[in-house]
Amino acid sequence: MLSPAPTPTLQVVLPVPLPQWFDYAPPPGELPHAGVIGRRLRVPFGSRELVGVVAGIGTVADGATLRAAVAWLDPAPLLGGELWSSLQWLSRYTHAPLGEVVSTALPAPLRKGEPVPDTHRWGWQLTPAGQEPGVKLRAGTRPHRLAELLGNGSVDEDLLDEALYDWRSAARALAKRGLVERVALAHSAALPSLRPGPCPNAEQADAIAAITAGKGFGAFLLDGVTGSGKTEVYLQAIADCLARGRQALVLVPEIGLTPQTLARFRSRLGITVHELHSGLNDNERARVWAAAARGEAQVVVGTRSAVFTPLPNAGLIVVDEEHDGSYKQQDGIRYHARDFALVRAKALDIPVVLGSATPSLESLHNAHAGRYTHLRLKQRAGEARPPTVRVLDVRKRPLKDGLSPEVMQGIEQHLQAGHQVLVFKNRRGYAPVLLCHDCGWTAPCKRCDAPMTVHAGGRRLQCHHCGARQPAPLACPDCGSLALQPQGIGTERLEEHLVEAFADYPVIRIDRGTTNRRDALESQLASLGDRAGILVGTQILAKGHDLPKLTLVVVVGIDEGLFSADFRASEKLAQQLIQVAGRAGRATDPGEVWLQTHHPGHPLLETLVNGGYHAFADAELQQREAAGFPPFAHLALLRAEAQQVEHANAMLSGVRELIAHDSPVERFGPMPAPMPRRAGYQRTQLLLSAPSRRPLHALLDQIMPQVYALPQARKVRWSLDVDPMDLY
DNA sequence: AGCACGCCGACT
DNA sequence: GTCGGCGTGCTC
Repeated sequence: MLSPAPTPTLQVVLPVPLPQWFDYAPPPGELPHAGVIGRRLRVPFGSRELVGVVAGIGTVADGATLRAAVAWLDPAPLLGGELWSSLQWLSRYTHAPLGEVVSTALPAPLRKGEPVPDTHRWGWQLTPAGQEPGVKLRAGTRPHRLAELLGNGSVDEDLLDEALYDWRSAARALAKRGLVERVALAHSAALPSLRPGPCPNAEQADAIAAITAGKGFGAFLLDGVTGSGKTEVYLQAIADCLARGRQALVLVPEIGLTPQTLARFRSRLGITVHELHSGLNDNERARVWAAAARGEAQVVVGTRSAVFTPLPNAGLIVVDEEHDGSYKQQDGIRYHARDFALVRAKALDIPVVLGSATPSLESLHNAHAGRYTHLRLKQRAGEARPPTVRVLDVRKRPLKDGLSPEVMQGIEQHLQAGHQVLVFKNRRGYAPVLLCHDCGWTAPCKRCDAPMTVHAGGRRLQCHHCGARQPAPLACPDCGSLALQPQGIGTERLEEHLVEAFADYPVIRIDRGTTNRRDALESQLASLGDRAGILVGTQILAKGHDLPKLTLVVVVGIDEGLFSADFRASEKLAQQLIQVAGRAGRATDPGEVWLQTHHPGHPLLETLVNGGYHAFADAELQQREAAGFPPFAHLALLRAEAQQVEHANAMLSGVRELIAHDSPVERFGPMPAPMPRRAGYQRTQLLLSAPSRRPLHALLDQIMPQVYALPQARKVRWSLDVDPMDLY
């Protein structure tokens, strides 16, 4: 018998939560060859059509049953080289299907099958009519200045942004008169016109030398106190990278990408700095992606997802504020951008710099173990000196809306001296609970196991977990009493109190409630300017902007954070305290930090205040080791949620049964999540823990295919989180 | 994840 | 008599 000739097939990964590829016959009229790997194509999938990526070539004995791909979308591979292999690594590490990893890595238009966009830049130039000597524009007006700027030929829009405020309306007006026009500019490999920065101090110089001296891969933990000039180190390392003709990628936390920082990068590096952040629309993101893929974008600065930027000519990766929680994606593919940056740098054989004033315990541990080169910057650059810290014991002190008389006095003194004060409280809203003074009832969220937060001065209730809103009840639903009182302190309540107490000074509240739009923070801070005044807010205030007039930081009510069950709570609290303290006294005026607490003797506070962040970190690392928590253990958390708990538990029990009884991986659960009900869903979890990565991943490799196939999985929403940040 | 197929309640 | 509820099964 003749067996049928083997048919070549395309192994295609698709954006579906299935841990496999799908085999297709090539589109009509083409035979597959190795050059198709990484190309996108459109394929039939059930009754619909999807965009997939070829991950391999295979053969199948009987070609009759294969469906054929519809058409190629790329003439050449969209994904290849280091990015492609790193994405495959990420898929293996997170145990997420490659198709889903690819789809989170690609900008939306490319994911949907759009062609790779053009990346030429736009500029403006004078039309022949505009060059006529007779053209009269009133001197000093914006149109006149614009025409002047364009006098020597076309100018890039980015440069116009920097040179002339609101040039666009001027350009529109002139275009209407036929004097100027928009033109596509050819890409020129613009040589950076580096502008020299301040002379680095000895510590900075050593750090720069270490980063730029190395050949190939090297991981550097740039561990520098606030104001020690980490950015200057980044800039010089990037400048060195550009001088070698290579690309640099800079990752920043979600709220860390300030126009101030960007302007500093642009002016120092003298080239276009491409930014990637949540404020960009899909097409703009795709353009930056394409510009990087073509090697045109020389510096890309972006938040978490920028870690997927293709870098065909990479020279350096910087992860600023590497401890920041926003680098970990909390839904979908749960990747950690900092960790993935490390993997990419290794694969690209380039240096990676992790910078922070408060490094994560993981990174410190890696530095201690010699896996990272530890670069310390212990001195504040320039004239700035470290703030003095004072712990205020408020036990038995009369508090008014959470503020002690001493604090009020202190605020007044700093205001009278013409300075600014920051009041930090990590709780937005008016008060965290609404309490019935007669029977003890507290307003709960109907869909979550959490109290509702009081907002709008006590008139509204809001759930910070599911977003539910309702008017506050007038009487207690349980006992009918009218004695309902907001209990506890939030930023709104502090604001109200401070506005009343310091009526002559501006009080500006900044938290996620007031600062949703991009640049809102910017304009709010601008409205304060250099005037004496008060900023009230949550941790959104802890970083970014330089506030030279700020001399007093008051931290109110950190006590909740001292006793949290989450194993990372202490670390987060210590980082927050240090970060917010770093806001004080960045210029010549000395800064003060006051911590108002009912637990002045708490070991965390004592260690932090007396020994600083590193003393805290050493102590905390010892505790983590004793308790068997990361970085001394490696965790994976399976979460399941369903309308009925039984379904969630059945799923996780099913997973647990897949694990051999003598497995070296410890399992805890299924057990209820710390918040067992959220947005109407019952949530349970199964925690896996092992002293090293290898057995944990070996186990996951073995069970995950079966987990996907578990019949109980159908009734629940489930996810796997490798290296979870919180056990929530 | 979608989407179709498939068997049971209130409606033109 | 049908429109449509969402249970379960499948996608090369």
